[in-house]
Amino acid sequence: MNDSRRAQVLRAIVEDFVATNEPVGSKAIVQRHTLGVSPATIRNDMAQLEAEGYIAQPHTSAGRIPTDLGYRMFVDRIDEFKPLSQAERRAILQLVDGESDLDGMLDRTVRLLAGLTHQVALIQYPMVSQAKVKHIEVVGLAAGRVLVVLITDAGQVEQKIVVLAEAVDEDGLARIRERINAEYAGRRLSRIDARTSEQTDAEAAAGTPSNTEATSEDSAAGGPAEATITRIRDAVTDLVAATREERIIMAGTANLARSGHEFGEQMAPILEAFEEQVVLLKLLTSMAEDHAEISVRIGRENTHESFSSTSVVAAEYGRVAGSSARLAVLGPTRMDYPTTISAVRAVAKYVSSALDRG
Amino acid sequence: MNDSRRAQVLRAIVEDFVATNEPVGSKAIVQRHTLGVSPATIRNDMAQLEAEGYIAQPHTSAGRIPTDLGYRMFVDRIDEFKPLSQAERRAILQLVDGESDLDGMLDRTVRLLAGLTHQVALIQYPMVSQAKVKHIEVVGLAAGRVLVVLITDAGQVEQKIVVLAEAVDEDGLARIRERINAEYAGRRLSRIDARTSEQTDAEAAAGTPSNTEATSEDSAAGGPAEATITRIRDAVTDLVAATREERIIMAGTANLARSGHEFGEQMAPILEAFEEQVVLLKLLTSMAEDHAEISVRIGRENTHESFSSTSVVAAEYGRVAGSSARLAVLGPTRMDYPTTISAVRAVAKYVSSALDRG
DNA sequence: ATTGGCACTCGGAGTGTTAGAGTGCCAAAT
DNA sequence: ATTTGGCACTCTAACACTCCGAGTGCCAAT
Repeated sequence: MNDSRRAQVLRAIVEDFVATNEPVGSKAIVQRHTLGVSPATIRNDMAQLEAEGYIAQPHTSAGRIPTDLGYRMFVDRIDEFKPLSQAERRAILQLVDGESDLDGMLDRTVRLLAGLTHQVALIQYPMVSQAKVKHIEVVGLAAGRVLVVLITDAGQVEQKIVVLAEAVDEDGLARIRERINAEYAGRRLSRIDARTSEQTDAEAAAGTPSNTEATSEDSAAGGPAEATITRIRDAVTDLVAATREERIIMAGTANLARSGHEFGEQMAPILEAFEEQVVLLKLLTSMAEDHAEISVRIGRENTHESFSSTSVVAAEYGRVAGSSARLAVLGPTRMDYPTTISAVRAVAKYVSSALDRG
Repeated sequence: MNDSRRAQVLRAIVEDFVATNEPVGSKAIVQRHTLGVSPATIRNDMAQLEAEGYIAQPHTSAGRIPTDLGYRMFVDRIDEFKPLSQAERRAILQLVDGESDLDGMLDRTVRLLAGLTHQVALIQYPMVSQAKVKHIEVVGLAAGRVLVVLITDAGQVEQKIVVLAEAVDEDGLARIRERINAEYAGRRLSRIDARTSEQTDAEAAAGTPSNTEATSEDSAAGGPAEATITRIRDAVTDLVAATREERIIMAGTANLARSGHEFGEQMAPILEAFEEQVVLLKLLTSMAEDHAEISVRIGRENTHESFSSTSVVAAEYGRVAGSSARLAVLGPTRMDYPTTISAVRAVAKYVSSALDRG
């Protein structure tokens, strides 16, 4: 039996089904694809493809549609990715040119990707674990409430309100600021973890002489009490953690509804999953483990039940390896993989270079 | 003719239709609602209600369904709001107890509201137009790139990356920081607008003698060039604008899909509108003009075409009047108004008091 | 003003029929 | 050994038709 022709048949089925959304029969294949054989031959091939689990028929007298496995085979054998159109390239370049505020940039990227693919696009905040603490600002708000702002040399900013036991005046704040910055500025984020503050707690509890002796007087004189410093250290720790906490922006949910008849009833769980960032993060993280330039999850390959009839195409972006920031496109299993993949790849590439520059 | 009975009939139709999602006929009404009259009488009333535009029939031989106008009448005449269940009250109180980080609080609130109503919930960031500039931090990143961070006394933080024409060292940054803070600190956000920087631009273009003479030397000596200051002033202006820019958080989109058969094909435009914050902001803003505790927009009362078969229930929340922050629930026209309204009202009330405390 | 009665309308559900798309298999052809 | 034409078979989707019942509107009677 002709092995390569069977592959061609599978490809034809996938392509036609993606294009028409209708089961494709033997006759249709010979017509639309210049394959030099008769329908009967195709039928034989199809019978075998079906036996192997690559295709299935909805009813006895209908054409075949690809199974998840069929799509998988198709994707793995894609040889040439559909190149982007001129207009699409221009759109991407324009994106890169825009003013490079990180948030804004990611926002535009994800919208662009959704637009290019007509699917739902996700983008994960780039992780900058190499970043160092640039500056910590401590600002008094109402009495007893201060705002702690962490600024990294990668331009991330995280803030948090801390409620103190004592009121601290401007001088006190200045002293705190100085002390905290002396302690943290220049340190790698990755080297600041929960232990820091616990240690401090321990020290305080043990009554480390050097500082605690002055505590109450400091407080009375407007200087910071040790408890206050501890609170703020805790806050910094939290902020560092928040820096690591990964966030996802998405766009194009409406596209899901447009091609949403594929899903029928199943749309609600998908939207639910979208609201749980955790689910999406897990998804992206698990895909990161593929260590491929582009990784694709098809239908039930997604462990999460809600995504059992969707596919996800993800790529890594950002500077070096190890930074696990990813962007992805999610759509119905019946999606145009070549186009989607090349769009994801292109956007990832351009965004990476834009980030490198910035 | 009995006027009050007609109102009862309308109410019955709305209630039954909301409950069953099927057109309701005269017979069904007399059965389900203990009204002391015969179906024929109801029919007469219904004929008149239809003539007045409150109800309509999908087909000749079907029952009646309420029109937008019918719902409107119903809503306007709601006398007693369905009180919340004990469990619901508890959920709300628990919400208020949680750690009071503003972002987290809003997030929890909007989720809660979506859960209570089984609809889509929106919440607008509270506007603090009275806020003053507390501090402006200028941090150097890579050469020629600085991060400008605006901190208000209400605890808002906005940041922006600015690309400068010159490299500025730490001393220069300190000087800039001092100068910018001297200029802006303590000022009301509302008193800082685009004119500030335009003026400066104009001055610079006209070559105001006092400063421009020193420009190049400053730069050479590590001091800030006037152009640099101007750039940073612009950034501050932008940040202030960003402060005013209102944001919306939403939750419960999945609920839309659940009861989504009401919409059929129309779901995509709704989701699209959701992605455009502007649309939602306009919606809330226009509803703010009702100056009612609770305002309701039914079907085509929403000017935006995409929302022509949805209703929105909105309430103001936050401290005093004038602060136009709102929260809202959006769902199909055929929604349980009494329940929704009382949920919105209750959540608004509790959130307000929580904000007052914090 | 209300009511029972009655004729009328019409949508939806059920049934039967048909056309056609598609299949599987077999025997002949290459 | 593979390919092919032919043929019988199986379903589904579409259409036509019928029929029931829910619901209405109107009218005459109360």
